[in-house]
Amino acid sequence: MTTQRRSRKEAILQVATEHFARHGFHGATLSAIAEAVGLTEPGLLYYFPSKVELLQGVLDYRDQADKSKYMAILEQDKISLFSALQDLVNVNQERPGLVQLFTVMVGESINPEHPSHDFFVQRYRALRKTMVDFFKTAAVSEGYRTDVDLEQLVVLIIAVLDGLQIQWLLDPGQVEMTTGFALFTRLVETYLEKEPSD
Amino acid sequence: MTTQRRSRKEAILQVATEHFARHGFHGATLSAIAEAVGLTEPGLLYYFPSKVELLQGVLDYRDQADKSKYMAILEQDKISLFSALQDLVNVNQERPGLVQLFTVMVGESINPEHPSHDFFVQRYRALRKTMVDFFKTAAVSEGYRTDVDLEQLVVLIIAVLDGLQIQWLLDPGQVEMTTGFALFTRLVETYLEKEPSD
DNA sequence: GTCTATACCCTGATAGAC
DNA sequence: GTCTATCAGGGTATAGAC
Repeated sequence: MTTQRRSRKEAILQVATEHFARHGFHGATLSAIAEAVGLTEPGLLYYFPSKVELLQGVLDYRDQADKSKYMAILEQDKISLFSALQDLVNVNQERPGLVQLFTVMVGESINPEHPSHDFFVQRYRALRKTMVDFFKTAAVSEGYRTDVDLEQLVVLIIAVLDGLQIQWLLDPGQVEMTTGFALFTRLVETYLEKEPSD
Repeated sequence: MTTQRRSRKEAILQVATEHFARHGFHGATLSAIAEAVGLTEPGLLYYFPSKVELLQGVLDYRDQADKSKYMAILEQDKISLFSALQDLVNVNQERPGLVQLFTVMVGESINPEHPSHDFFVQRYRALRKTMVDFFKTAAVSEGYRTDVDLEQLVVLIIAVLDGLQIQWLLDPGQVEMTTGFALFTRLVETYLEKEPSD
């Protein structure tokens, strides 16, 4: 029964991920999630005592998967700065559900009173810090120009990832993430290879 | 009374803009909007017969303001490609309410069943087309390299704008839009000035 | 663990008086 | 034009049986 309980909770998290990704927090309903997982609503609330705690469960659960993927990329020893960037997009393209969860939820979360507002503020701060640290060492070891504001560059990279995801999710037939990001990578590369002039 | 009716409708649209921008479509409520505008809920529904039609009213109303701003920038005769880009951000920074409305709503609208899904799909398609046309002439007249996929460049520019808005709205104390976009502008400029080599 | 039953509130929307 | 009254429905959450 103990092993059963764990898989039940994970099944709930998986289904809830899809529902929050499609409808956002306010649009999703506990009854629909419960039904999709083969439970009644009070049955669902046995595992997560409230809707907010279910959302937090989903976010934490998915954040783990996301983080470990990012870390795996950034922590490779001999990876170049630009293959790391490209890997980032490839990873995202593999997991459209996860990407959509975060893209949909972050919009709603701009409201400071939203239950996941703080989660996303912290998430972005941590992500920027991780990436700045990575680029700091990579840029030096690869001999790029050193007069670049890495903090701004990282903000920009994340912006490109998020922005491409929006257009791609909204209109998958018209927008492709990898191509757009490849162009961006080239822009960055060209710029970083230039000698610090002015 | 006819003049009164028009200002009433505009007052409703203004208040509704704020509420949809803060809470999204599902999070906002008609009663809260009605109260904020000094009306009861049925009073509000006299002007907009349903919540969906109110949202469409808000979106159309705000889209006008937005479009005319963009057009004013793109249609200046002698403007350079890069001052046009920078103007885009400056305009956005002036109207945080409008920016937040579209940023919050586009997240929710990724769901194809969302009442404003089609609106945003069309909006982005039209925006990309407008910008591609603009860049086509500007790039030639300014003598930049011609081997660039303008469609991809435009996707990228919009992505940067959207992505910067997310980080800025989420954490205004930590992220500044203009600085990040200035860096992006430099990246693009450096790239476009390079001779078509490979 | 999972259910039935239910409380309770809030939602969008309509009917009809004024 | 704007209101009161009201409806049907759905939302989260709890109590308590099994």
